[in-house]
Amino acid sequence: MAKAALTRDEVTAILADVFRRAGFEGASMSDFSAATGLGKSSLYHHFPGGKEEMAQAVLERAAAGLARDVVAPLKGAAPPRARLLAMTRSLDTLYEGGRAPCLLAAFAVERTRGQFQPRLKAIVKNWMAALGDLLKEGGLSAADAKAKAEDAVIRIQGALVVSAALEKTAPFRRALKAIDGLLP
Amino acid sequence: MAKAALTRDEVTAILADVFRRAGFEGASMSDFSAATGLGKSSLYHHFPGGKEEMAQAVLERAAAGLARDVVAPLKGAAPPRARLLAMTRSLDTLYEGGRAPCLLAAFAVERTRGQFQPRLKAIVKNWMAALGDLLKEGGLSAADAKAKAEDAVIRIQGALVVSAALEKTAPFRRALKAIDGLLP
DNA sequence: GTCTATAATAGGATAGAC
DNA sequence: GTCTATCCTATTATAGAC
Repeated sequence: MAKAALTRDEVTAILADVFRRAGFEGASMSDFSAATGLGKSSLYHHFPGGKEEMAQAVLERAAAGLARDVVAPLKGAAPPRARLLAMTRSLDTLYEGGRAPCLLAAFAVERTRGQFQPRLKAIVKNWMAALGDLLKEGGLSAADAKAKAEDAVIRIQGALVVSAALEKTAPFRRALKAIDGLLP
Repeated sequence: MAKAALTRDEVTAILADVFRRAGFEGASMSDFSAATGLGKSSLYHHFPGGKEEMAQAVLERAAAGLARDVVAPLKGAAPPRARLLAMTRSLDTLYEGGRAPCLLAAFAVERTRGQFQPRLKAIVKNWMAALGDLLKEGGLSAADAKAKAEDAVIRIQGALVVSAALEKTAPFRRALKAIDGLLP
C-alpha cells in the first residue's frame, strides 16, 4: 500500500503497528513488506541492521510518542484532575479502547526482551514518575502517590491482557475509569 | 534431559514451560527437543497435530493446574480471608515471585491467539468468578465483589508485565499484597 | 516409542541492476 | 530508493529403520 515515497518515520510507524500485533519474534520481513508495500531490500536500505534495528527504531518512536501523548499532558498547567483525565483519554485512543495491543507489553513478555530492556525500563519509569508527580501535586502523600502511580500502569497493562483474553473492551474501559477516580 | 521414559503429562509440563517463556510463535520444535531430551519425531508421536496440538494440551493442563492450585483454595472451608491468602501464596509460587511469565498472557497478546481464545476465555472467567464469589462471601456487595475480582486478575497480569519490563519483583509482590488487603 | 535422515517451506539477509 | 534474484539457515513436518 501507498507506494508514494514513505519517510523513515512513516515506515517506522507501520513497523510499530506490525510489531505490536505480532511481537518481535512473530513479526517477519514478509509482514513488514506487505504492510509497507516496500520490498525487503528497501527495508534493509532504511534499516541496515535488519529486524533488530527496526525494533529499536520502533521503540524509540514509541518512547517519543508516549512522552508526547501520555506524559506531556500530565505536566500541563491545568488542574491535576483535568490532566489525569487527559492522560486516560489519550490512552483510550492509543490502545483503541482496549482492542489494540501494547508494544511495550509485547516486547516485555518475550524471551528476546533482553536486547530491549534498557528502553522498556526507561519508558515505564518515565511514565510512572510523571504520574507519581501529578498525584502528589493532586494531594496524595509522596509514598501513596508513588504506589498508586505504579498501580495505575499495572492496571493499564493488565487490563489490556484481560481484555485481549476475553475479547471484551469493558475491562480496559473500567480500568481507565478507576484511574480517573484517583483524584477527586 | 531426563531420558527415562517421560509420561505425556511430564512432557506437557516441560512444553508449558517453554511456551510460557517463548510464546506460541517464539517456541520451536528445537526448543521442545532440547528441553525434553526427545527427538522431534518422538514429539510428533506424542502430539501428531504438531505445535498446535502441543499448545492445546499445554493450555488444557494449565486450566487444570489453575483450577487445582488457584481456584480450589478459594472454595475451601477456611475463613474467606485465609482462602484469599492461600490463593496469593499459590500465585507467588506459580509465577516464581514475579520472575516467571504467564502462559495465559503470552498466548493472549499474540496474533495467533484466535485458535486458543475459547480456552483463554474459560480460564479467565473461571478464575474471576471464583474470586468474586469469595469476595462476596467475605462481605462485599455483589457488584463490588465482581468489580474487585476483575481488578485483582488485571493487577496480577499487569504486575507480571511491569515486573518483566523493569526486571524487578517488587511490583508483583506489592500487587499480591494489595489483593490480600481486599478482605479485612 | 525413539531414533536418523530428509523433505518442503519460511525466515533473515545480501548482491547487483535500474 | 526500490526492485528481482539469490543465499543460507532454521523451521515444521514426515518416512522409515530399530
